[in-house]
Amino acid sequence: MPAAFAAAAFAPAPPDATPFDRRLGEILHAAAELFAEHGYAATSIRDLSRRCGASLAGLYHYFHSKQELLFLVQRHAFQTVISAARAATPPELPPEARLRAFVASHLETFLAHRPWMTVLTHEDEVLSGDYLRAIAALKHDYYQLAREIVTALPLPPTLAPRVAVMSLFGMLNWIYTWHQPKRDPGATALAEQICAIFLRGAAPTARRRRPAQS
Amino acid sequence: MPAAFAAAAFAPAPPDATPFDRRLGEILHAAAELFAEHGYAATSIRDLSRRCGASLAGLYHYFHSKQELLFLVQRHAFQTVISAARAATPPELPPEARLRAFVASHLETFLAHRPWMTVLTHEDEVLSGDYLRAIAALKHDYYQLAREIVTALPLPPTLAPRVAVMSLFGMLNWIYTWHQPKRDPGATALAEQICAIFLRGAAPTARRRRPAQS
DNA sequence: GCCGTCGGTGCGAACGTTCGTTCGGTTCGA
DNA sequence: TCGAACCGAACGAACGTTCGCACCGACGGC
Repeated sequence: MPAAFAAAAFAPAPPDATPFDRRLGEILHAAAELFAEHGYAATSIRDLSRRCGASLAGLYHYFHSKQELLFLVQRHAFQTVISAARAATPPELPPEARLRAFVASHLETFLAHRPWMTVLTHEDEVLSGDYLRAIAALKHDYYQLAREIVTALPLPPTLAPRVAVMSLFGMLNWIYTWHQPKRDPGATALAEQICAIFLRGAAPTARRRRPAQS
Repeated sequence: MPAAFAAAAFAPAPPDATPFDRRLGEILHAAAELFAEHGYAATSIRDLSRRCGASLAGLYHYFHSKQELLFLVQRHAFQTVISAARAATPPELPPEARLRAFVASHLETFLAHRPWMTVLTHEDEVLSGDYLRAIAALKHDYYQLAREIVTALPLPPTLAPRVAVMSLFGMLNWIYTWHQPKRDPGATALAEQICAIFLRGAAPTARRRRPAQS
């Protein structure tokens, strides 16, 4: 019976992985790349079999269906993001430092595992049933962490916390559509600039000008 | 020979439209809804024929191919966004007011024509060839307008203008993934909050603290 | 030490369905 | 009577998935 538990997938693969898990990791990696390039619906299992040098039927020893394949990719991606974020943002950090750590962690993960994170961001809500519920729960976890961090900041009373969190996620999750490694800043510099915008704004009130009547 | 020039599509349809253009508008409207709901690749022409009560073959009197259908939807959507933004942001406005007008225009258009704008945002880069080039040119126009407006602001020297513009677009373009009309603020209030974040930040330096030495 | 078989792995070929698109023809107002 | 609008039926291709079988290293009985 095929896998319900994915193990390795990123980079070098742990040495204690079984051959099955190692091969599954390769397949998920190729699937993440294809889904990121052409989208889930426009990628066929035949494309995947070509990309990983396996036969069509052979692939089905590693997953039950195309939907499960997407689920495994998204679950692994979410688990990576969430565990990195949790490790980077201990609750005892001061609010602003915690926000900066969260943003830095998010960006490092996203830029380091771009195809996976593109699938996570772009193929939202295409799963259904239990798969959808499981991914939605992970998404909720991540959102709750961000909300906890953002609401610890001294938000202006006119700013709805939900709008603040979603705007932050907007800046972060939009990056996969425009970031070019050779042209744009790396994760660290990008995190600083985005935190600067989110915390202080892109045009902080001018040095000594009057409050500029409204 | 079918249309290369779409005319009406939104709301009530201009009274001077030909029956052809009026019907094409209905079809594009239905297509925008379906593409927004299930994605371009997962929507079939048969779905569309069901939704607009036409036969499969009959639809092809209004477009040449599924790709052209997506192109017509995206072009119309982009033209709507761009012309609204241009009208709302005359160059003689002061920089901050111009930015506020741009954001307000963007949000009003996006929330008023949500399925169209979802297709614009989500189905990026799925076209190819001349269709892709034409849409990319419109996107470039819109980006240039935003960049012109943002760079007129007194940006901190450590903030790359490209990052600032893309972060603004991130906040704006992410909204289609989370905004619920019954729960979240409308276009005007949302525009104010997002401008507040983008201009002054979500945690502006406290009221009377010293300028916080650097 | 050898043999038999057994499960994990993999494949070629095919299943039935759905896809985008086209063909040939009908209807009908101008 | 002509052309725009429309449709039923079909085309070939591609889809996700399954069937039946081959290969092969592991392992227990003799």
